[in-house]
Amino acid sequence: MATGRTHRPATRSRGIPEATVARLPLYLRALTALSERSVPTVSSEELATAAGVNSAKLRKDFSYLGSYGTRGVGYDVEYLVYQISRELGLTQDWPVVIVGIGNLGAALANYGGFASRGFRVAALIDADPAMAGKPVAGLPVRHTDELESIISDNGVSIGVIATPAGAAQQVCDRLVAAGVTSILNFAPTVLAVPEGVDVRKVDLSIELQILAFHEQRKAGEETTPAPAGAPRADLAARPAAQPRAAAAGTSARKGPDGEVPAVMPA
Amino acid sequence: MATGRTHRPATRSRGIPEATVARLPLYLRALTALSERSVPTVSSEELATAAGVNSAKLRKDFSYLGSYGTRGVGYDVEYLVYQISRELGLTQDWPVVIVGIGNLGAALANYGGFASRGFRVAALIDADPAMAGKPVAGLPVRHTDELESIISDNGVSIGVIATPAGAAQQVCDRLVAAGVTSILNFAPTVLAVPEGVDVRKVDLSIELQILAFHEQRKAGEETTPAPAGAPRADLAARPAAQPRAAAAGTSARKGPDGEVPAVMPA
DNA sequence: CCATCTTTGTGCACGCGTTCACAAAGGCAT
DNA sequence: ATGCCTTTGTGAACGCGTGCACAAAGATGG
Repeated sequence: MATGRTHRPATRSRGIPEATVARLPLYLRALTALSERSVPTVSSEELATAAGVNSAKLRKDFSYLGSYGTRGVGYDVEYLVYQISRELGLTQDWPVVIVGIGNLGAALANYGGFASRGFRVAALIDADPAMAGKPVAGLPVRHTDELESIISDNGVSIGVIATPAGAAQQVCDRLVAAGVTSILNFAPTVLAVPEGVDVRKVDLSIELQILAFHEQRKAGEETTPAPAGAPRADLAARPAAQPRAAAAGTSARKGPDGEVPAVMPA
Repeated sequence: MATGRTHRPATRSRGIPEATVARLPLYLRALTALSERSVPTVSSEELATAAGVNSAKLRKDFSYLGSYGTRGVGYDVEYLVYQISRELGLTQDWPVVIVGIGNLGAALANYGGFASRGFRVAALIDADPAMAGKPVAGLPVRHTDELESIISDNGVSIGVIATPAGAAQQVCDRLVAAGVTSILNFAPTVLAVPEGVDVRKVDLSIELQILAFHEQRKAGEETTPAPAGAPRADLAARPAAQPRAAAAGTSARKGPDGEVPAVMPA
């Protein structure tokens, strides 16, 4: 998972569970693909496979939206595309601004997945004066000074932050002050925002770290004949005082806990 | 959430809950920042604030790793950095390959957050022969033909897919066949992988769609219940199926451009 | 050594999300 | 119509994750 909501305890918007909302775009993508192949109807089983989820979950998700299927037949693809799009708010146009036009910001600006889903890049903003006016993805980069006017002039309510971590909070504050109420944050920082502002974050390195955890575990399993179930065996082996924390550098020695085998994939 | 695991029902690795694992990188980031400021110890309350979570949750998360704190004092920053790094498998070096060197792939290659966390970009791979040899982020782009040899030569077990959606599954298959067992997928597709291979996905447009949902809801709450709608022509048309979808269109919404005319499915 | 104060570690309860399993609903053939 | 077959929609059970609240543990000062 590259993201998660910050604050706000899952308000259960209109009775639609947060987990379901997060899957709707997935269904929409699968349905769009079917639509392009002119498939008229689809069963929950087929669609679930295409979306990579379980069919019971899919049916329950759809049941929160209404009874849009036909028993014995399935779901009408076009109709469902429309209903989900409407529910997600994609039947209207959302102008967004991208702040921080470095490598990532430029990639986002060029990303085709936005425009095709009702998101329109209203402006690209960067703090570097040297960037100002330079065309990226067909749009001239604007300077940060213009941030407030761009937002109010275009009625932007969604902002994307792709700046370095150090600048993110400041940019966030200005976006919020100018009227933005939803923020997609790519900077590796926790953003503080007032009540009523939604923040979602995408941290590329966090995803890799989670993969590394599982990868390490996989490697450890095949090289260690140790029994699988050894819950909390390491509790007693912990040193009482804080030892000198060995530098977590490249030395892949095992930790102070003698029990845990050092996992070294050959 | 920008991501989620594909298949595999949360194996509860070594008794550490998946949700906890997903937060460890967050703690690590906050701790690293403290470490750089030479802060010796930190309380669960302080660290929780810095990481953007609740302190009880943080303490419970740490309790899965062991008793690494000192009551009445808090946690030793350096020690905790080491313990979490070790748990995540970051005390060793993970060579990764990035496949698909378009805008996003190049951005990823330049992203500093990888190298600083034990991830080393072993190679950049692209299918376009014109890209071959061109330096990106200091590395020459290699052609897809070399994929298998690069992976086995470098012992790569983690692959990043940043190709167009159409090529993703094929690339994935080749990565897996060559020995990769963890994949970070940026392509907007569901990848099918054999048992034992982990896939995490990051979909930029999905995040925006989730934000749009909440944004629409926020807008609908503050304005009068006018069934506002959608200036998107491509979705306005609705197939004449299911005539009894009674539950449709009770939501009110207001676009960022102000009130918008109602477009109800006829 | 003892009292006090701080902060951890966790037992417990609650709520959300997932999954199972099946009755109800509709299509279709006869 | 009637009966069979397919697939939806959902009630109910279960498990995971979260947050509360507090006892235990250790530091600190007298």
